[in-house]
Amino acid sequence: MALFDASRFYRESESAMEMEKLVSLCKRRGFLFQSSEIYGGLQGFWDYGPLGVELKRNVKDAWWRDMVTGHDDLMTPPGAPEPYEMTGLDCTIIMHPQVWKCSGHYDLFHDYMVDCRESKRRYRFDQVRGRWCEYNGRRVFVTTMAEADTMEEDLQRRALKLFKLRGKDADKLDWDAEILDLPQVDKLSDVLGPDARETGTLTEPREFNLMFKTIVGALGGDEDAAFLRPETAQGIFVNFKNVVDSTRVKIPFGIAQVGKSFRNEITPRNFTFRSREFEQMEIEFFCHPNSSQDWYRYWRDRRMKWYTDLGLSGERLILREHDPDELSHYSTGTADIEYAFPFLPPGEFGELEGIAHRGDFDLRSHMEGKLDEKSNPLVVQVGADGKPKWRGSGKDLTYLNQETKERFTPHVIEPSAGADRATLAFLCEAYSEDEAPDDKGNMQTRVVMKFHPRIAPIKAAVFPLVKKDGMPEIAQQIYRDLKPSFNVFYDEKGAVGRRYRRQDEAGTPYCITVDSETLAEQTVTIRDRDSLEQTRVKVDDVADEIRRRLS
RNA sequence: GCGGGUGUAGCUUAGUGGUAAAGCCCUGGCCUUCCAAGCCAGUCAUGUGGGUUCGAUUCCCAUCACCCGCUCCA
Repeated sequence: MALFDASRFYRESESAMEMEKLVSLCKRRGFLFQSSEIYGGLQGFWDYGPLGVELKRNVKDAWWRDMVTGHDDLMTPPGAPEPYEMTGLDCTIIMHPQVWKCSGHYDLFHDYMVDCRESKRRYRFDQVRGRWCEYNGRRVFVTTMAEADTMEEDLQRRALKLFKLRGKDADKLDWDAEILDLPQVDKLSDVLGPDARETGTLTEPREFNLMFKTIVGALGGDEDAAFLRPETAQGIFVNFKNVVDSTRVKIPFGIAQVGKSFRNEITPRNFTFRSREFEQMEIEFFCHPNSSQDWYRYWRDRRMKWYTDLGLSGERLILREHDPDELSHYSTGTADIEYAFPFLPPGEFGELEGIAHRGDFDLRSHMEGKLDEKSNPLVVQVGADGKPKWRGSGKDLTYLNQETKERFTPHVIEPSAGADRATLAFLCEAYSEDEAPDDKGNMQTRVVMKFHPRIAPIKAAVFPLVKKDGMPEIAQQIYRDLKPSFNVFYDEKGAVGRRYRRQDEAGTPYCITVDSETLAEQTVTIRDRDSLEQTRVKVDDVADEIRRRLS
């Protein structure tokens, strides 16, 4: 089954070809498979194969080690305002439904959509706005998706067209003053869709539930509905008090979590880039409001460096700071770390991680009730009855600085990374082809996955040059010596050149080969994946040498 | 969800209303002293479900998946 059939002009493009080859290699070598493939697959779900699981685990382990367990609580890292502590959590996928109401996901992820039968476009029900317009006894609700500054112009133009009038007849149109949202209109048959030429082309609004819904309890009905988490972050916010009370951490500190999240994406596409089940690596960093700007900048740069340190090139990786008008007003900064995936058109980038300054929005929402994102200063969002739309926990999630006796609601910096997206970026970055001579000296194309050694699924392969003269026995002993410390692989089948090539495709950085000199001098060769160079080291020093090169 | 395209072995491709072909890969063996060599043998496929037909991989319908363009993207 063709996993990636780049068609039309995209077939010409080098990057699409590269993507096609990468997808093929991922399946052939066992990095990634379609979920439930023998039943035809399931859209938006992917399985990691034997090599893929090692790769992804290495990515997650590197993140956890670099952000949490390896973090030095006592020092001030470069760029940081002061020392800080890091700790971790592992929360459940299913949480109290109120969590998602206060986080805003419930409202945001329960979109009602209308389709236009004529233009085949789809709109969010609550985002379509317009005005009633009357001409010649006919009353029509004209809608537009245009921005506020061009809205009037667009409405008038489209109304004139509908009524077959010229521009000079504009004053014959009788407009209602009020701008209404589509949900405020009773009859959709009177509505002129934003891209339609006739009225009545919009379908009734249909619910699109972007959170996976499930039932808690065997006999559960709708009142027992629960949701699979669409992000891991909320588990951290609702455990903020638990962590503070149980660990003696002091602000500033961060809580990290790695885990699965689920979003019922309308259009999963681009290999694993947009999956319905995916894994996140998130940090919620809690700090004093006064220093939050400095911490935001620190985390933005720190996270960018993490990717480059693991081998993503500066050319394909960008840090994109959001424009002020893209931000919620309570956020004083958001940056995306983006990668130029080969499946994207030239010049476009896909998000690997977002670093957001979230202010006190999340903690306050879980205390007081869901805040209104549009309010300034932030106030609890109220329903039609004047009561909070979604009640908060009522628990005190503020923080008391014991020394200064200052009590405040911490501000939050949120570096939120996609583990699958990072893994995919590392796969794309690693894929390369070069030329290497075969045993006859003819140049052959060599496919090699140039993973950073830290994330390479297999760290080293051990080969006897030939299957005789006691070489396999020596090689097996080296394999056994290394295996407790590293994921190493033993292979004695076929020509050694073929074994090297297989490891190149798996991205194994080093191959250790036992040859006749091993028998005489107790030395082996270590072959470098990228340079093809071989260096000779003593058998007893192999483990140290591999360890040195991997660190 | 809409429109278009594509589904034959792990991969790349043939082909047919009547036994589905090849190369590479893979597995085993022989041979091999450093980069996909050679020889022998072997495993493995018409996405799924219907319909038409004596017979469907081929024709028709539906469905699923992937790709492209819309749409969506907290």
